[in-house]
Amino acid sequence: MYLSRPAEYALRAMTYLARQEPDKRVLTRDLSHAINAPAPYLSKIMRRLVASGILDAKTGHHGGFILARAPSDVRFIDILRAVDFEPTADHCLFGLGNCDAQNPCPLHSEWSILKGQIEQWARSHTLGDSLKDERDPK
Amino acid sequence: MYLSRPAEYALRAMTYLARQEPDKRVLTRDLSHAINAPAPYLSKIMRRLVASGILDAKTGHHGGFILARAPSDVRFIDILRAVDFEPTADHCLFGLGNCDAQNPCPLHSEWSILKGQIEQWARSHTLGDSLKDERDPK
DNA sequence: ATCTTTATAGATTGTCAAGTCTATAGATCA
DNA sequence: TGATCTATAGACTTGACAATCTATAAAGAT
Repeated sequence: MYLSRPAEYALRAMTYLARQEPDKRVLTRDLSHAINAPAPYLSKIMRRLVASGILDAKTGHHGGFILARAPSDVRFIDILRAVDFEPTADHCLFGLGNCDAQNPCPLHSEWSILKGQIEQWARSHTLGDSLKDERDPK
Repeated sequence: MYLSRPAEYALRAMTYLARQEPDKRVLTRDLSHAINAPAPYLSKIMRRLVASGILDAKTGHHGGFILARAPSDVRFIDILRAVDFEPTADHCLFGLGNCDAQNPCPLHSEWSILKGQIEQWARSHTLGDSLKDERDPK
């Protein structure tokens, strides 16, 4: 049970950006060092965040990345969805194609309980919440 | 956010075994068909479940696998731990080696909330609960 | 005893996500 | 306008994990 690499890097990057001074843009290179992720790979992930509208990118001098919205307005689920993870997707734990509430597999209801909790967590927490943890990542 | 293949196959296999008649042993071959997992690979996963004590294996004629305990006495966490997943492990989402409650990374407290919920789910649900979902997997 | 059945063991191969590389486009500065 | 800086795009490579293969060991059946 874990996050994919892209999901993890995306959460780290966005959290780091949330802690910058207002209007401060951050370069891929610096982000890469700060959150310990390979720069070219991170760059691909950043593109997806930009495409989803929660991140703003600018090329050229004084370019870089900056959050497109206030931290308290960026939910974790927005970040996860921008990458690859869809908590609402109903992947059947039993590997059945046609597993749903009407036609549940033997693990359906137990798994749904957990999925619901995960989704609720991702919906109700924002980057703003992460500002409370004081440590400065280096 | 997902389970590893071994974890998923282990949950499926154990759930399937929980639905058998008492004293009925199931062969790797049959299990493999029933839960849609490649037999030789599944076999390796079964070994780990046997090693952890929640599953019993017998070779030779009328051999096969059977649960070592009553379904209601096998928690999901027992299955997940037997394979590879340790919900209590404190993997830092920020990739910091020394991240803990005393020295939290910027995602520490948010992530801890979710991890706690996942662990609680895995501790409080058993194979017995899965018997309530009626569908017979085939 | 020997044969058949079945799990165990671990070396080998395949596959896909993770990570790298090369080129292009956009923006600012001088 | 040209030079430089920085993101974008996507082809290519790598490595870890998933899956297979080739034995061996254990247990019951005849």
